[in-house]
Formats: sequence, C-alpha cells, structure tokens
Amino acid sequence: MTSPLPLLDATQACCSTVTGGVLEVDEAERLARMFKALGDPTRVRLLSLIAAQPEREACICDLVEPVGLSQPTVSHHMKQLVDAGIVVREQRGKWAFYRVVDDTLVALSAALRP
Amino acid sequence: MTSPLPLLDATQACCSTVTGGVLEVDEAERLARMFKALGDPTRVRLLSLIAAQPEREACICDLVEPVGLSQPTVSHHMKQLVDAGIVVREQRGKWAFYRVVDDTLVALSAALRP
DNA sequence: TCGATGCATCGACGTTTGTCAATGGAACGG
DNA sequence: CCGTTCCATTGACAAACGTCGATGCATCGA
Repeated sequence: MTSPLPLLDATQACCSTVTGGVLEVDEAERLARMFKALGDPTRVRLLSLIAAQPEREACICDLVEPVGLSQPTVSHHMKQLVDAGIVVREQRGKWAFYRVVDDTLVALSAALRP
Repeated sequence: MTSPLPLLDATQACCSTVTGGVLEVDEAERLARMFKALGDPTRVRLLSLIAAQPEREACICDLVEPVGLSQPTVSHHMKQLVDAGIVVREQRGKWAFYRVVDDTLVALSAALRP
C-alpha cells in the first residue's frame, strides 16, 4: 500500500484561515502537515521544477540531475509531496509522472491570507 | 544574542512564486524556512490564537494554557516564528508581546498562488 | 530590599527527518 | 526470455526537532 488519503480535497479545502479565529486542533494539524511538506528547500525546488516543465509535469528522471541528489532521495521527497496532496503521481509505462495540484496551493494560499 | 535576521523583509518579499519558474537555491531555502515554521500544528495554532486575541497580540502567558504545553516549549515555538519573520516580539515590562506580521503571510500566500 | 511573576535558556531525552547505497520489482526492447 | 531502464523500498546513520524540568534573569509590587 502506498500513500494515505490526500490531506485536502476540494470539498472541504475552503474555509479556515490561519489568522481568522482560533483553529481547531484537527484543522491546525491538517494545515501543518501540508506546510511541513513545503518546509524543505529541495521539495520547494522540485515543485518549481515540475511547474516549469513543458507540460507542467515531470518524471523522476527529469528531476534527479537538476536537484543534485540521489534518485531514492528524490523519490522520497516526491512521496512526501504526494502524501500532502500537493502533487499527484501517475504511472505511464516505465515512468512515474508528477503534476502539481493547483487546488491545493490555492487553498494553502487562501489559508494564509490575513 | 537572540534571533538572526528575519528571513523576509518588505523590500524583497515580492517576487518569486513556487510554480512560476525554477527557483534559485537561495530563494527555495528562504521560502522553505518560512514554510517549515508553519509546519508544526502547535505553531499554526499559536498563530491563530494570537490573531484571535482582542488586540491581535498575545503574551506567552496567554498562550500556555490554550495549547496545553509547558511554558518553555511555547517560548521555543514563538522563537521559531520570530526567526522566520512570521511574528514580532516586543517586550513591555515583564511581558513579551507577540504580533503576527501580516506582510509575511501575504508574501507567503502570494508565493503559493499558481 | 525581597519575594513573586513572566519569560528565556540550558541540558537531556526520544522521535522524526534527510540522505545514501543496496536491493527489489515492473515494464520495455531485442 | 533476458538484459536494460525507471522507479520504489529497505536499512542505516547523523542531524534536526519537539518536549520537558531545572535554572537563570529581569521586572514589578510590597
């Protein structure tokens, strides 16, 4: 079995903001898990690399050389991003393609707006 | 000596977005450091508690009981938030008051917008 | 001047994280 | 069917993190 459920789906990713009243513990945990996924420079860089790709998607092989880390490490980071719902993975033949989930970024962006 | 320089100031916190082209390593590190500060449920909760306070500011003594952790731990988390530029600290007599830096949240919010 | 109060720092601890080399497993090409 | 390619998983390890109790340092009130 792989990743658990995404932490965020379009049906509920709309409401609570960080500064808009005291957050419930559950909601704080949900937000923190996504921010934590963005809390590593390599992962931020990976996101920008994917988004900059011609079709806005990338396989691991596109990412290993630009970030300068080993292939297992890149795989590991991508899994973190998938688990946080920031990226989706699609297997196509030998390749695993990753794509940024814009809705998640929009929701996170909204949660930060004062 | 206390906290190093804030990671973000109004003069430069304007440009790069996560999905708007490949980020330089430095820029990725800067963003990641701020996201990491938001990557803990206690800190997210602390932020929302401060923002929900009457004057939108709080001292440690206002925060310890709501989050249910020890005073040193709360102090530790607040230092993380200060170092990330997400919160500012002001000493007034015996008390240390913390206030959310809206500009930082706005900048982070903008960095996430696709 | 002295006790009390609010907070930061220190030292310690168990856990989590980022990284790698080695290995395993699936899909393609000959 | 076999070698190759792409990727995930495993195991290991050092570093960073979250937490606490104990302690130190100001500041205030009596």
